[in-house]
Amino acid sequence: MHRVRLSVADLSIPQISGSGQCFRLNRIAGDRYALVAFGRYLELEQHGDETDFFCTQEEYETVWRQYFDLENDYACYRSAVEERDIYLAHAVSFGSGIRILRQDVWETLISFIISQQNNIKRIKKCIETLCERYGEKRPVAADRCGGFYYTFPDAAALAGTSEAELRACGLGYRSRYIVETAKSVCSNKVDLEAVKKMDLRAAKYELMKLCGVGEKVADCICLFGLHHMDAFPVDTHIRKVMDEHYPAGFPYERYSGCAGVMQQYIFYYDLCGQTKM
DNA sequence: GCTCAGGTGGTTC
DNA sequence: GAACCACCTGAG
Repeated sequence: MHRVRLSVADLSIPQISGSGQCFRLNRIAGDRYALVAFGRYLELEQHGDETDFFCTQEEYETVWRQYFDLENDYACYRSAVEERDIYLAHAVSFGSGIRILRQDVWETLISFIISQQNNIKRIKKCIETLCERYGEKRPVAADRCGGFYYTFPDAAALAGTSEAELRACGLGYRSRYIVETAKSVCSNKVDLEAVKKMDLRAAKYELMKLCGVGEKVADCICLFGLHHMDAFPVDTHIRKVMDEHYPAGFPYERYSGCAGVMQQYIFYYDLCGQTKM
């Protein structure tokens, strides 16, 4: 079995998995994780600072290196943290293996519509069901564990469903948002290829034309699907931290170019860090 | 039973 | 504009 072994201190699959930016990266056993992205299936293992990618060198270089944003130097982002900001320093130290994934825009869009008023466990289950029913079934290479995986359904597949069908997937009131959004994307009423070329402000405004996409979801799509590193999604966790630790406002200007990375460190720390300050 | 989970859309003033 | 409130669903 092909394997690419990396020794990168600031890459941690468990942390990325726990940071909730990707709902299709899951622990399958012990240190072993499985991911489905861009129609491909990948298994990974984390042992301390070492990460094993179970794929060929070529696949790693053409697909996964970009996906995990390994060309970017995150130590640089972390060193930008102001020393006196004890809370952020702790958050960054706690989640130092987090990276902002370069995910597919369409998948990010639907995933974060589903995420509203929802918990991570159920979000994952909803997406899994959606993929099983409307995605494409593909075999996992025989030299790995075998079995099957499902790709994320494209816009046409979801535009062809109905609100009732999606409700049967357990999506609740979000079903209408998804059908309407799929139709808007399918008909190019909102052109995702064009959105990819826009700057943060324009992309966010364009995405908010879609049904079920408000400011928070639009920011998530900009950060996780368009890699606009200044996007700063404010949800209930971040709102709480802002009130507690940044009553005078978060210093966005200081973190220009990486505010979104700081958001992820804070989010993960608030969600998974034991020592709440 | 009730609240909560990574909000948004619609109505009302 | 800001302040409500309804909205699916399953876990604790």
